[in-house]
Amino acid sequence: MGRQRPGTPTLEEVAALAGVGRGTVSRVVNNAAGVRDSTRRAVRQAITELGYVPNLAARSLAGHRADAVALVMTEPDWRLFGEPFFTEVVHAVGDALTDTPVQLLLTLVRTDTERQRFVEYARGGRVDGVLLMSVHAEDALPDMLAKAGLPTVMLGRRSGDETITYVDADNTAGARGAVAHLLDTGRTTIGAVSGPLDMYVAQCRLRGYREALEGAGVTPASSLVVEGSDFTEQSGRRAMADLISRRPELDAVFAASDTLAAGALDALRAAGRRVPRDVAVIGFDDVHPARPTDPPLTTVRQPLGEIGRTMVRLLLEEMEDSPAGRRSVVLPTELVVRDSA
Amino acid sequence: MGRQRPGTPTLEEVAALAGVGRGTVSRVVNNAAGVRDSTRRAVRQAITELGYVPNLAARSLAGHRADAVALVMTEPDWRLFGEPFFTEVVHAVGDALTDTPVQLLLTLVRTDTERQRFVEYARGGRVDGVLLMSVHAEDALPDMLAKAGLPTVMLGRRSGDETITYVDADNTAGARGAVAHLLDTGRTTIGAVSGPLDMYVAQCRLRGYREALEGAGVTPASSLVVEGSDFTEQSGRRAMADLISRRPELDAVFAASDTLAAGALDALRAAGRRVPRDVAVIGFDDVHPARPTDPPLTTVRQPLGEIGRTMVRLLLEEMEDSPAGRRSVVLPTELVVRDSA
DNA sequence: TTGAAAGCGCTAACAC
DNA sequence: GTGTTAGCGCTTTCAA
Repeated sequence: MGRQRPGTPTLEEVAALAGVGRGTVSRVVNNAAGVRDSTRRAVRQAITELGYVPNLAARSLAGHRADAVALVMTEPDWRLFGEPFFTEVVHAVGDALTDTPVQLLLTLVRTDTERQRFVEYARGGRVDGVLLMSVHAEDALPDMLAKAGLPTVMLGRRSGDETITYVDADNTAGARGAVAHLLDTGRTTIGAVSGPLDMYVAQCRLRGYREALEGAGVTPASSLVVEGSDFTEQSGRRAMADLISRRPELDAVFAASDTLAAGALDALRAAGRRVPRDVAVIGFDDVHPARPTDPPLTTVRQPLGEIGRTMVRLLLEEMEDSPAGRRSVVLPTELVVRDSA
Repeated sequence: MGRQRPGTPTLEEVAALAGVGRGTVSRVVNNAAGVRDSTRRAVRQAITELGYVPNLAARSLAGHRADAVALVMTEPDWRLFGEPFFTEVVHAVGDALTDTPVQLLLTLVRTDTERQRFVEYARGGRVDGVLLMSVHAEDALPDMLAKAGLPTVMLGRRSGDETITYVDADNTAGARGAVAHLLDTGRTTIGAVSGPLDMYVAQCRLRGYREALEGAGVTPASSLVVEGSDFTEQSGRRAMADLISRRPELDAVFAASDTLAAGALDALRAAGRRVPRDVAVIGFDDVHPARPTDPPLTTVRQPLGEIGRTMVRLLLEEMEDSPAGRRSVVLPTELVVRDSA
């Protein structure tokens, strides 16, 4: 068992050495106002002399806060942990917390054992709030935390009527803009490689595709839409192969993720199509910065940095406020034109 | 501020409901022996009924331990955080901790502010021990932790007489084996693309190179060794270009990292050499699984999983034991032959 | 086997 | 301004 070495100086000892009361030392340590400057100096001196460091367990117990928040990655496939998507968010969250006294704790939750342990950790008061990344629709963790009354902010939504505070990209508008761009550049027969429609993000992106077509007076043909079974490149290849055989005349494709787009690209080439000349491809840029593709694709980019910062802002608000109304945020995406599609 | 919602049940309330004393509830919660089965059941019942979760701050304060360890990434270049090298270690550490009641906390330390905050967090008793990844020689963190008496285990060494417990790969032997392999396969003029020699890992790898040559009765020529200014591909390209111009007759190269090897490969090709036919290349496999190179290179692989598990073992030992003698570990590497070099 | 009680080191409310 | 004091909720003797 580790913990503070025995012999670690306490507030009391500092007070004794400085010749003041414990309350005063506490005020100095916490930079509270109402302490004479000379006293403050004397206390600081004693602190330095003794090498005093506050016992955080005692502080938590008495102060009812942990000064820490957890950023949880609930991902059975831990390899995704290394994706630029997540590192970018982690970075932004770290930055947003840098000027606060709040310690950021990253946590991996892969199994039910780990889920249980983390919930006890959080409910036990070791963190004041929780940020959730990569939440799957069927994950029990978000509701466990909500039920425990812990301030929680999610990256993305699980459904249209998400009950937990979230920060999401405007997937619908992003997809709509992408398809509108394709229409603007003269493409007429635009296919869609959708993600699995049991995921809300896939629903939104497909909706955006449809809305853009309808906005242009085109009725979206179901023969132009293929649903991938997941977001992998392989799904993209299969879906695209399917799409070409069904509608060989298509001249553009909207893919619901960068991985699906990469797969679609493979399939198009295998079918002898040139991209973007014969067929233009636009995909979402989920793991910004995007994996290099050749040719570079026009993408819909999520503002990951801002997403991370916003998550922190909402979390801090929830931590301070009384249970005010949830105010989730949906951030705009950006169309990054990289080809002459 | 968050923390346990007001109204969270306490040990005392559980005791009252179960009609027992607080001590008994504590014993049940901690699975301590010496409680009659019927009592235990009654207490469990009350715990469930109330939804009781122990307050971890109180437990820490009274029990002098946190039941948590930190895995710290001290890396100003946070992008490295996503490298397979680190995700592999994180994964192994997580696995090794899964059967313990210890919560793993990943922490990013990028700036001095964050360094200070983390030290206060750790010294404040929020973790029982610390695992350090990616330590730079001049980083103050390891010594700060050691001075505070916190059980600490490092991945790698900062120098030959490392004072902190560490787990390292046997870089010298790995390099020696790699070069011996080149000699065995008939190569005679073997160059070395070294890493920056102010880093201990680079020293070890170069020493292994020299030892292998000496073992074969060859005196290592200094004209065959080039020191990269860092471990980047660009350094590899420069160093290799230098090497070719100096010793155009070389037929093999030992690179001190996979990135240097990738750069060396570029330079060799640029010079019109075929790899591995004209020139065989062996590099260390630092970011296993290695980035795909074409052609696949023979590499020296570090046992990252075992490194992570060993770090946890040593840390748990240091946490339990009295300050017994440090017993660091150096693990063997594996030569992975992928070409016919 | 179990209950009672003494802290763990701090914050915050209240006196002076 | 500053000292004093009452807990925060738990673990851990020590008796019973």
